[in-house]
Amino acid sequence: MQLTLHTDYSLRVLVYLAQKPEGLATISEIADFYQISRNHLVKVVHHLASDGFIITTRGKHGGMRLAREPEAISVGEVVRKMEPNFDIVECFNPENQLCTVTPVCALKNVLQRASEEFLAVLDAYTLADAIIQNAQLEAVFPLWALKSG
Amino acid sequence: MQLTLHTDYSLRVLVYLAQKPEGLATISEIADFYQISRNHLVKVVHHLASDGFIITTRGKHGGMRLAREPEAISVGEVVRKMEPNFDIVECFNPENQLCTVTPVCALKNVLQRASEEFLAVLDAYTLADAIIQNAQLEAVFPLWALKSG
DNA sequence: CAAAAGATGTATTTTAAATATATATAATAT
DNA sequence: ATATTATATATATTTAAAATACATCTTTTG
Repeated sequence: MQLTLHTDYSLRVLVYLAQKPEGLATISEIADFYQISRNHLVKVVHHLASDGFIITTRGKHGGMRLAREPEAISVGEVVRKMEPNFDIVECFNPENQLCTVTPVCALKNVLQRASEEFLAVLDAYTLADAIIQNAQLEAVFPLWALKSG
Repeated sequence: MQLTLHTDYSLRVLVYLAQKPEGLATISEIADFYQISRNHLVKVVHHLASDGFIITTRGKHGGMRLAREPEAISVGEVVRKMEPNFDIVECFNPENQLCTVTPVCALKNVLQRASEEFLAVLDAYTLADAIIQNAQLEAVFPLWALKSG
């Protein structure tokens, strides 16, 4: 059981933006920082923008910034919007009803409840919660600590 | 987010066995019933047997049966043992530590807790709970209802 | 206008999962 | 004994989704 890299990258972008003092960053900058595919990040950023998590601006001195305060973006909302589906098993997908016992199977309800619990935990945390104290951050983001210190 | 078909099929096999009066079934019989790949089922059955969920016997009048009572097999245990991994995001896999912020990222803990909650829900249900009352089952398994009625 | 940045569509590659094939081994009925 | 029915096991192939790459367009600002 896993989330897609797309969702993973989405969270990384938001975490990066959430604790960067200026709040503005470019795709290339983030791709360099995490050492991940710039091309893939382009799609992720577009998706994040179209779902209202970030605001992008083109042109010189462009880039992206959070559309809301980190305290107002829950991890659950991000995961719900970025994951392609939550079809835990085949019978969850209405277009793919191939299992013979679906009508009387109680497993579906159990799995449904389990995935709701999964998301409920994520709903309880915001981007702000996902960021650790500045002291510890210095080790990873030395330049920013300098700027803000 | 989804489980593999392998896990899905595992649950179906166990549900089938749990509510079949004699308790014995062959791979071909189950593949026919669910209209799924017999070859794939062979692997699933082997996996279920090696993890102690079912007991298989070769030869004439062979087949498989549950190794324990349906009440003693939790859905959570099956999912834990059949899913290849629970690496919700890349940084969960110790062999694949590519994310730069891993050491100070609180997201990992949040996602970890969420997946624990997911499994906790499944732990609370057994195969016996996954089976609905005989009256409703008749519609799906008419022959068995006849046999047992 | 030129440079820097994102927007967007399409194509290719990669990977994990699913499926197929082949052969071996075991059990039992006759 | 041997033929039949069943699972065991390893390997190969196929498929589909996801990830990645590429190319071109649009916007912004110095």
